[in-house]
This record gives sequence, C-alpha cells and structure tokens, in this order.
Amino acid sequence: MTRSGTGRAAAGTVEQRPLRRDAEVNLSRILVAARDVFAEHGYEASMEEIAMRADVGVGTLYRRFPNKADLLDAVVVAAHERKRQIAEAILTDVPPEDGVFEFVRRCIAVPSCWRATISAPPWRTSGTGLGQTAPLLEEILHRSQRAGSVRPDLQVADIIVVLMAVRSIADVCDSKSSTPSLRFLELLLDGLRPGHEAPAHDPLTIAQLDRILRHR
Amino acid sequence: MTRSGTGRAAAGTVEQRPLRRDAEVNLSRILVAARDVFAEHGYEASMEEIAMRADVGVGTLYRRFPNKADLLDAVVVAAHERKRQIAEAILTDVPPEDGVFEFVRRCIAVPSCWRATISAPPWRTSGTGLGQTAPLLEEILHRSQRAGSVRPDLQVADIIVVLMAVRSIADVCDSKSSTPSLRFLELLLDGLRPGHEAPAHDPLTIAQLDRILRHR
DNA sequence: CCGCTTCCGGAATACTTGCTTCCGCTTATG
DNA sequence: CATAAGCGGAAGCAAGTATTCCGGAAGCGG
Repeated sequence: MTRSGTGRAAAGTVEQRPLRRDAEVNLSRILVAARDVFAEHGYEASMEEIAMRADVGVGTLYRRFPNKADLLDAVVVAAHERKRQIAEAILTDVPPEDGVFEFVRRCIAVPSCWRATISAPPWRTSGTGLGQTAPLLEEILHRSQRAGSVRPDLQVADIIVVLMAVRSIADVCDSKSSTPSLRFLELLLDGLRPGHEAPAHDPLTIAQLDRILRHR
Repeated sequence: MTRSGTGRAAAGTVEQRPLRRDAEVNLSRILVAARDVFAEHGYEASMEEIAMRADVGVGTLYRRFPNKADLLDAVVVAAHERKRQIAEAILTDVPPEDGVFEFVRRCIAVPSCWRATISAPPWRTSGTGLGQTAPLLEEILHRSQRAGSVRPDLQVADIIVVLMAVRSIADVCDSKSSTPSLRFLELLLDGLRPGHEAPAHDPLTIAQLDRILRHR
C-alpha cells in the first residue's frame, strides 16, 4: 500500500494489470478444460475434474473465477461468440442452397463450442445467446429456402432442435474411434429437404425455446 | 415361527405367500412411480422422489426391493416387455408400409415405457433388451422397405437412435401443455423416407448399440 | 542477482445429498 | 381379537464436492 506503486491505470476503468505470463497460459488452459468438461457432464461437472484436465490445482481455478457459476459464464459467453462467428461465415462464404446444412455441420464439428452453448443451464448468464444468432440463422434459412434446398415449412427453432438432438446422440454414442452421430445427422438433414408434407405440429417460437434453454 | 403355519408352498420353488391386498396396490403404485421418475431423471432419481410420487414412505420401497438397483431392474424388465408387445402388435395389425413409422410413434406415445428402456444404465440388468426386440424390428423394417415406404439404406439401429433422439428432445422441450417433440419427430421420420442419397457414414450394429446402452 | 508480489497446489473444511436402516404404530386377515 | 405383515418417516451414515487457506515456488522490476 505504499503509494500508487502497483501501477494502476487510467481512473474510472476497472483495468487490471496484465496477468503474469504463466498465469495467462494457465487461464487459457482452464477455459479449454472447462469448456470440454462442462460440455461432457453439464453443470454437474466437478471443479476438481476441470482442474485435473487443465493440469492445475483447484486453487488456481478459484484465483481466476470467484466460483463455479462464473466459470461457466465465461465458457458460455465464449461459445456464443463462436456460434455467431460460424453463422456469419456461412452468410459470406457458402452458397445459399448449402447454408442450413453447412451451418449445422459446422456447429457440430466444433463440439466443445455448441455443446456448451446448448447444455449450459444459464440461470445466471446474460442470455442463451439465441437472441444473437437467431437473426443470422433466419437469414441463412430464408436463403436456403429461396434456393429451394430446404423445405418451406421449416422454422429457425427447428434447426436449433436438430442441433440439440444430434448433440445428445453424440454424447451417448460417439467415441474417440467412431462417430455414429454423423450418420444420424445426415438422416436428419434429409428430413429438412423439400418434398415432404408439412408436419402436423407447430414449431416452437424462438422465445419459447429461449425460455426452455434458460430455465433448465 | 409356529410351524409351517404361514403357508409355504411346494418345496423347492421360492414361492412367497401372496401379498396383502393393500400391499399389492402399493406395489403397483411404486412400479408406476419408479417408471416415471426414472424416465425423467435417469438413475440419478432419488428414492425419496419415487416414494413421494407413489404416495408411500421410503421404507415401503425397501420392503419390496432390497435396493435402488433392484427397483430399477424391475422397471426395466417391464419396459422391455412393453416394447416387445408394441413390436408384435405392429407386425399383426399394421400394414407394412406404415410399420416403421407406427412403431416409432407408438413407442413415443408410451413414454414411461420406452424412456425407461433406453435411459436406464443397465450395468446389472440381464441385458438392454435389444436382443429381444431387434429381430421383430428387423422384420418390421424389411416389410416397410419392401413396401417402398422407407429408404432401403436404413438399418435397425437407426430406428433405435431415432427413438433416443426424440426422447431426449422430449425430455428437454415437452411440457404438460405443449409437445414440440412431435414436430421434430415428423421431420425426423421424413428423413427415413425414400428418395435420398445413401448416407456417407455406416450404421451401428446392434451389438455396438447394445454395448453403448449397457455400459452407460 | 535480490526482494517483492503474484501465483500455485492441494489438503482440510463444511456442507449437501441421498441411500439405507430401524422401530413404534396401523391394518388386513383368519 | 390376536397376530403377523405392512407402513411411515426420522435418523444414521457414506460420498461427493464447492470453497477456503496457507506454505512454498516462480516471474518480474531493479
């Protein structure tokens, strides 16, 4: 407490001094581990397992994050961002008729990303992040529909549900060596193609889906 | 311990005297409750919740079943039986072209049945029961394929996976008032119809699926 | 190279959770 | 009415786990 000795920054901003080099490395290791472990076990995952996977002690986790929920928060925020990036990339790089299919495939190819997004119980997080991606997804969907590659009765929420379904199958069935969920995914995607009767049941709205995901 | 007074049966058989009337009622209430609760929460379900749902005390559970695992066993066995019955009914009552679709729809219409079958971690149960239904399912599938209503590249395991997927969606999304999983189901079934390219990935074998379900 | 500050590990703490047991009371049954 | 089966639910007890704490190690500025 000598004086200002410890280098604070401009007043007002809560700027914190940069982390020590090793600490920064550990931090990113923690984030990766947390992402994976939460993805696998959901919020039930234990801090100890996360620590082990990150090759640090539990104490280190608590140095960076006040508690488990805050750690999850960080992971979820990062995952949202990743998903939004995917959606944007689709809109710029992919021909309209492949948009929906590519979106789903890419989301699934980055499991630690979308898994966390969806499985997290965000009763505390700013939101499920659907609000951020939904408009982009809507655009992707419309383009594919105009291109005639996707059935016209499909809704945005259906796509999210598809993601959730494949995720859960992958959780149960996939292993290091085999990924049967990919076959399931293709069957599922075939169901999104045109040429079928309109389903008899109404789709969820984004708001409903959002509530479901947030509340549980 | 007077004598044989308490009516034991022929030697050898482990025949137990019939349950008291009220006890029998309670037993079936327990079975129903356990079926539902296990279906909802998986093996994590607490004995207390099962007892509460059955409107009995936990003590009563333990009078009938030595422990939680055995209770689960009973539920799983019953569920297998139910599923087999459904499959048989399909084979006799339903025209070939509807077989697969009806099977899936009926399984899902009896949630407390197939849910338990599939979600239970049977590291202890005689088997996953796939062995019993698989041959019937195979027959159902072949008939539908010969009738041309189902894509020829579909395999039995695919159908089981479909069930698992719908189940997980229903768990998360369905409520008393709305059942969005039914819409998802229809989309999924559309993917099983003919007219699509063969999926690039191989299906699971029944044995693989069996191992997956049993081991986890 | 020195000393200060940040960091680290992981044992110990303090709970929570949930299966199982126990025992005094109730209820069917003959 | 007597008896044995059945019942409820309050402990007992064993795991599992978030969080704290502190002695020692490691980066960093001088």
